This record gives sequence, C-alpha cells and structure tokens, in this order.
Amino acid sequence: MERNRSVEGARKKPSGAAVKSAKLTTALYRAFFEEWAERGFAAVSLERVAAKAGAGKAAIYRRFSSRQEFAAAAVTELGLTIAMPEDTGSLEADVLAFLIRLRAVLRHPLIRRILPDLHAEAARSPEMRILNTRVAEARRAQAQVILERAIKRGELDAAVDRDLALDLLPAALYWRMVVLGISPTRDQLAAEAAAIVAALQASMRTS
Amino acid sequence: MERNRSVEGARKKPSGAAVKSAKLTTALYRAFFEEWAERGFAAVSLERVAAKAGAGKAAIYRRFSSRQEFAAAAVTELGLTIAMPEDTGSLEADVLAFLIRLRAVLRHPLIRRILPDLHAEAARSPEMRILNTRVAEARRAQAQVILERAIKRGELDAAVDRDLALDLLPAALYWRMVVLGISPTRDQLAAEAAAIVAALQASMRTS
DNA sequence: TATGGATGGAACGATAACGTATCGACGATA
DNA sequence: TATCGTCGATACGTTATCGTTCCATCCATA
Repeated sequence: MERNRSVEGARKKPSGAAVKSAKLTTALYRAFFEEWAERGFAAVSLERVAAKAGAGKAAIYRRFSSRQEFAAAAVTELGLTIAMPEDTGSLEADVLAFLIRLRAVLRHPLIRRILPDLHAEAARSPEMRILNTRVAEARRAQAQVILERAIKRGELDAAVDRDLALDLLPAALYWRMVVLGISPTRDQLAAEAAAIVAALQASMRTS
Repeated sequence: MERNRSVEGARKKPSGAAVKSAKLTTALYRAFFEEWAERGFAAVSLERVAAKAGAGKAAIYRRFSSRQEFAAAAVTELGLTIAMPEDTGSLEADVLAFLIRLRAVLRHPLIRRILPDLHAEAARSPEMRILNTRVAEARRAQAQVILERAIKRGELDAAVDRDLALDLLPAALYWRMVVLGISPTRDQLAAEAAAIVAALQASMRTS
C-alpha cells in the first residue's frame, strides 16, 4: 500500500486521519517535469508547478522542505521506469534492440529536454550529480547484461574493455538525438549497431 | 534614429568620436559565460553579468536589443576558437589527436557546463537551435578532414557511411565527459581511438 | 582644446516568484 | 457522528530582475 509520504511520516496519528494523496504527489511530479522541460531546471517555478497540477502551493511545501528535495524525489521516481533487455540470440541483434529502446526513450520530448539539463546541473551541484549518477547506473546495468551475454556466447572476449564498451553502446545515439536533435531511422540504427559491434570486438585489453 | 548596434561599427562618425570599447564587449561575453556556467542559461541575470564585467546595464542594452541577441553574439564569438587538426600520417593517430583536443576543450569547466545547457535550450527555442547547429557544424568540419585524409590514404573505403562516422568520432568522449562527468586518461583515449577506427572501417555502406 | 558619444552608476515602476500563513471545505477514520 | 489533517485558494511582505531613463564623467578625435 501507499505509505504516508510525509516528510515527518513516522509520527503517530492520534485519530481521524487524512493522508496525503499519492495521486496528487505523482501529479506534482508530472507537472514538475513538464515545467522543467519547458523552461529549464533553473527557471522552474513552484507556483506554476502547483497550478499545472491543479494544486495549491501548500501541497508542495507540505511534502518537501526545499526545491532540491522536490527535484530529487521527482527524478528518483523517474529513474524507476527501466526494463531489462530481452535476449535476441546475437550480440548485434541485442545491440540493435538496445538502440531501438533507447531511441524510443530519447524521442520523448520531455526526456530529450530534461536529460541535457540534468547533465548541466550535475556539473553545478553535488545533489544533482548524485541523481545523474543514479540514472546513469540504471542505464549501465542494461548494457552490462548485453555484454555478459555476448561473452558467454563467445562473441566477445572476456578481456573486453568493459568501461569503454559500456560507453560505446549508448554514446553515438545519444549524440545524434540529444546533441544534434536528429532521430535516426531504423536502417541507420542497424548500421550503428554493426559499427558498435565492430568497435566492441576490437576493444580488447591489449596492454 | 538609426542606432549603431554593431560592435566594431566603423561607420562615419561626424566628429568627436567615442567608440564602443571592444574590450568591454569581450568582458561582457566572458561574464555572460561565467554566469551561464554558474547558474544555467535560464537563470542568467543581465544585472549580474554587467556587475561581473564591471559595467552598467546600459552598456549591454546599448549593444544588444535583447537577451537572445546577446546570447547569440556570445556563442558565435565562442565558436570561432576552433583549429584544424594536423595530419599525423595515420587514421588512428589522427583520431587520437582529435580526441585529445576534444578532451582539452571539454575539460574546461565553463564549456562542460554550458554545452549541455545549450543542447537543452536548442530543444526549446529555434534561435538556440540555430546556434547549436552552428557550433556542431564547426566540429563536424574537423572530423570531415580526418575522414577525407584517411580515404586518400586508403585506410577507409570511399563508401564509408559519413554521417555515422562523423558522429562516432566525438560521441563516446562526449558521453564520458559531459554525461558521466569523467575525464579519461590518455591510455583510455588511445583505446577509444582504436575502437573508433575499427567501427569506422566496419561502417561501409553495404546495402 | 572643444566636441560628442560611450561609460558606470543609480533610480524608476512593473512583474514574478519566493516561503509563510490562514481560511472553509472535504473526507477518512475512530 | 465527531474528529482532525489534507485540500484548493488566497493574501501577505520580501526579494530579484526586468527594460528604461537620466546624469556626470571620461576620452578619442577633429
């Protein structure tokens, strides 16, 4: 069940309860992301967030003690939406499936705007850096699964440079979509997958 | 009244001249970037920019008619600082040299904070998208030179997928430095260069 | 030396968002 | 049914920035 999300949630309620609505909390998160995408993190106005969620400002300040805490809670909530990739039987097909899923994520207009903002903020404040790291590690876990499967199949040497490999998988697509603002076709993704596989197979730890 | 908005503005001055100081203009640019890096684009205050440059707000509004125009001029000024890569004699060495130069750029604390902000803003406003495209094309021209040299040397087939290749060159390093906030060692750059070369050589248009 | 435009600085009224406080209404619990 | 915390809403004083205007000063030219 949904627990009391209150900041001071551990207190006992003498009687006659009125629990903070979880629906309202998620509505606040959603409104926060929309404001973020539209205006940029630094320009998020909590008044507009509340208005967009159809709520009063008090509903925000009852839940979070600061803007940072609000942002952290919202991003954490966002990071939970990650599914593990299915096994397609070959490294290149796995990579292509990964790219297709990543493209779907990066096509989302909110995400495409929020992600670079998150990275910029990560360079500014330690709190946002923690959030950014958390999101990055969730992504990284997916790539890790693909690598391990390929090693078990014998498509990759166990001595593959894992750090480099984990970065190679999403980098080119992120560059195209977020930096350049281009959404590749499926054929382009296939070519990208082939190139990535070649890079992975070449990146053994040789020294 | 026809106002001279240009920085250098070598117009006919009737007499007794007092030219807008180029020193002050560049000081305003510098202050703008520092504010941008520190607070984020959306939160740049022209009052703080002027104060940081040791100037009055009027000095800004005398030069630029709007915040957008100011930002555009500053970014354009920034984009001019790009040098063409020297010919090292081999593709892999060229790529490594390219990565080392890119690392030097992305190591700059201002640039590492401003770039993702610029990409986020590019998804929000057409004006910033134009600026972002301009910066991207300058970078792209460098990579193009490297590719053409490799083709002439015979290290790459002329049928190489140029779009993909141009994206592969900077993508992984950008991902590591801007998205993850990590600065790779020279050895890691060398491994990355080798992997990129393998990807390039595999990315022929085969269809 | 005289001229005239640029300069830093200050003030202006107008917005906008801040964080807090208070209100009656609502509804879940006891 | 009585209770009591959350709800939307509104108002408050404060702070920050906006874009504009004015002014005394500076300084490169003519």
